[in-house]
Amino acid sequence: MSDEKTNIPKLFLSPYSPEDHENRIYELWEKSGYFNPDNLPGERTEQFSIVMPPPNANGSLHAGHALFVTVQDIMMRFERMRGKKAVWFPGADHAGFETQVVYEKKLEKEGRSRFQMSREELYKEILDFTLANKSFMEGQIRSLGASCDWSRELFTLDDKVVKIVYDTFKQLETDGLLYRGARSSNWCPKHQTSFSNLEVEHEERTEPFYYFKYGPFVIGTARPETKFGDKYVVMHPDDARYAEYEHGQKIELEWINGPITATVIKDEAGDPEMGTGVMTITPWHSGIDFEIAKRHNLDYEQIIDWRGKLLPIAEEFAGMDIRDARKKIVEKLEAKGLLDHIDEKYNHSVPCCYKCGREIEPQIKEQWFVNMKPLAEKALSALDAKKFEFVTERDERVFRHWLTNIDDWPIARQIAWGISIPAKVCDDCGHGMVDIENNVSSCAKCGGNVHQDPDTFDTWFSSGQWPLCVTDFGGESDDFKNYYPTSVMETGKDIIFFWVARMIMLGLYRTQKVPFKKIYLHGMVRDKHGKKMSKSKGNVIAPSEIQEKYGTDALRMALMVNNVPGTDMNLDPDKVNAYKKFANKLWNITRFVLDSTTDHDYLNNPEPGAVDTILRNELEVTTQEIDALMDKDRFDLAAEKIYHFVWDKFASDIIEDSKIYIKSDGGGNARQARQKLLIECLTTSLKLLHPFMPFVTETIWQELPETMKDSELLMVAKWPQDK
RNA sequence: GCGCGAUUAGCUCAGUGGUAGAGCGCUUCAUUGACAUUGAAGAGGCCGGAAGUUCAAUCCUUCCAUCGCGCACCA
Repeated sequence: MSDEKTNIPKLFLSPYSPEDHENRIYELWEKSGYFNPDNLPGERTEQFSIVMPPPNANGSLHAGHALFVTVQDIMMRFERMRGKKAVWFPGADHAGFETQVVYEKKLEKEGRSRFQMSREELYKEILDFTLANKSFMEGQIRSLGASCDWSRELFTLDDKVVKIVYDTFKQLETDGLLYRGARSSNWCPKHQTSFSNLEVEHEERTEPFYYFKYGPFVIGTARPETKFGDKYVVMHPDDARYAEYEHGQKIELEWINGPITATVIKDEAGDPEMGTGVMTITPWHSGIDFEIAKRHNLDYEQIIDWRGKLLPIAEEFAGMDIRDARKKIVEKLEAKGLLDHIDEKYNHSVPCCYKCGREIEPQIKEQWFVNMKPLAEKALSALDAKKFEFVTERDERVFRHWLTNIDDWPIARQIAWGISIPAKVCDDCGHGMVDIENNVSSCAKCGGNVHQDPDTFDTWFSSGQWPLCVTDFGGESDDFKNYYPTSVMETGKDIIFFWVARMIMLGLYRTQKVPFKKIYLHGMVRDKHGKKMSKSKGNVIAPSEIQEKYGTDALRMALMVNNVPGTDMNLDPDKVNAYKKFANKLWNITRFVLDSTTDHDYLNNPEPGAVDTILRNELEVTTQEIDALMDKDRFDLAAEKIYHFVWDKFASDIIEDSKIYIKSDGGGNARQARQKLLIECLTTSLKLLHPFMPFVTETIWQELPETMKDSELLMVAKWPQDK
């Protein structure tokens, strides 16, 4: 036998070392052209398409990226081997606000600030930064083994994207679904931009709740610093305690900075159960107050400026940061004898910026809004009609709930980095006009001068049209016709509203078709104790480091096994190590099989013995079970099953049982039959494993003799079930 | 406030209407044997609590407890 070892490729004589093979194998795949469905071999009638969630081009890949690349690549490789015309559209996201924040932090470190730069300078610098990150990230996606079609790659600022986004913007206006209006918006005093409700996080807090004497009433508030302009006192029309007061009644009273005239407003929004049942309102700085003011056509005035400082209406407090002002205002009211009492244990939730945690200051702002109700209703009908489905069914209810209670969408952000809004705004009356051609020179309403809208689109507004963009909707290629709607949308469940819901609504709106048939949502990747990864905790696991240490295949397996669709998963380096060992196991199995078949006797078409037949049946049963699990998107269970088959059945039983046959010098049918079985087990295992562990399986495949293979590349070999 | 999920081995988690599974960890033994990135054997669980349905419940139903998450304009 030692002589025959010379026939085994030398690389099998030492343990599998991923770093020696991964790059060259990826190049081999890429050079083959098979990432592009147009080049795939054989007759392929059925299409399979996935749109890759374009990673934010502002840093390196994190574990979540590694997970989605793995899941989607498994789907792609499985379907490609199954004979489908499979395409995976890669991309990169400029990620508007997110990237601008990353860049601002970089500026801060350099002692600079975006508020000292011109808009153009800032944009240019962020563009350079983003493009550099983009190519770096693409390298990382490659290193994870992603079999996506790079020839179809798209960036969210490409002309093609901007055109589609502008067309949608225009069409929304034409259809009356777009409007510009003064509404209460979620304003972050630090980031100087407004947000949609989704970008606001609510933080539970226990804070003092103050009761003040307001003329004959006692009013309650958690935010005394907003109260300077309060001149309306609101109560429920049916509240018997205040029946003596009439709607519209004027009352003279002493307030923070002197006597004022207050007006009684009876409105259903006054909750008799809450506090004293009486409140004063600050329409400029509260959404609910703004609604009341609108209903009764009341005045409203700004109290707090855009940076969170009190305006001159606050008189002696003017210019003070509201975070410092509250206590002082309460002191003054107390000194004036207007403080009734304080409830120190008031529990409420405070809206905060999802990025910096600073309290959101509601501000009235002229904004572009999309009227979402009509779009949401269509999405819900499509779901009712089963035009698309969720793999993780429990997310369907969450999805329905959000769409049923959807708010209008403010799509403008006050930042430089993004697709600029093609619109003019009147200097005089604030009227906004969509102006794609850039030829509006005066206000259509009042004839006044106009200026370019300085805002950019919410990045999700363009991302929401991503499936249209990558499939070249309205373009010259056949991709839209061939691949839209796409087969699966696979992404994180944390962006079900931000992205998935918007893609469905905007895709339906533009094309009358939901952009994907099936939605597979994965959970978050956490550290080994189930804790959220964060820089401050120092528990961040960088995929690239794991890849270096254990190999990409091991990382992919660790991310898949036990990862139930839709639930969070923990990533433990020890678990990755287990699959590194597994890759090596496969390596040594191959060494044994090649060592046992160097004489090529198996080519004589031997008659299988009774045991051979039993073992082959087990292989076939396993193959069918795995195929069924893959078909049901249970890649976690499929991965576990093939792992156990290879280790516990193939290596532990079949190989052990085969040694006696292989060693028998007599040769003969029994030995040849067993050789054939070993080869079958090996090639089938490689195929079944390939979607999960593409590198090691392809590396091995490349070393197998031609007589064992049905294809040059394992990547396009026939899936075993397809025999 | 509304909704969702979880509770199974020391740790992190799968799974099933009929003597409980994985990875890691632990114990003991083995080593010129495809593989020490190994092999064999083993310890370790009244499958959160209570009630119900059933011949049978870790699994289905209800309630409770604890933890986690999502949504939400309550002054």
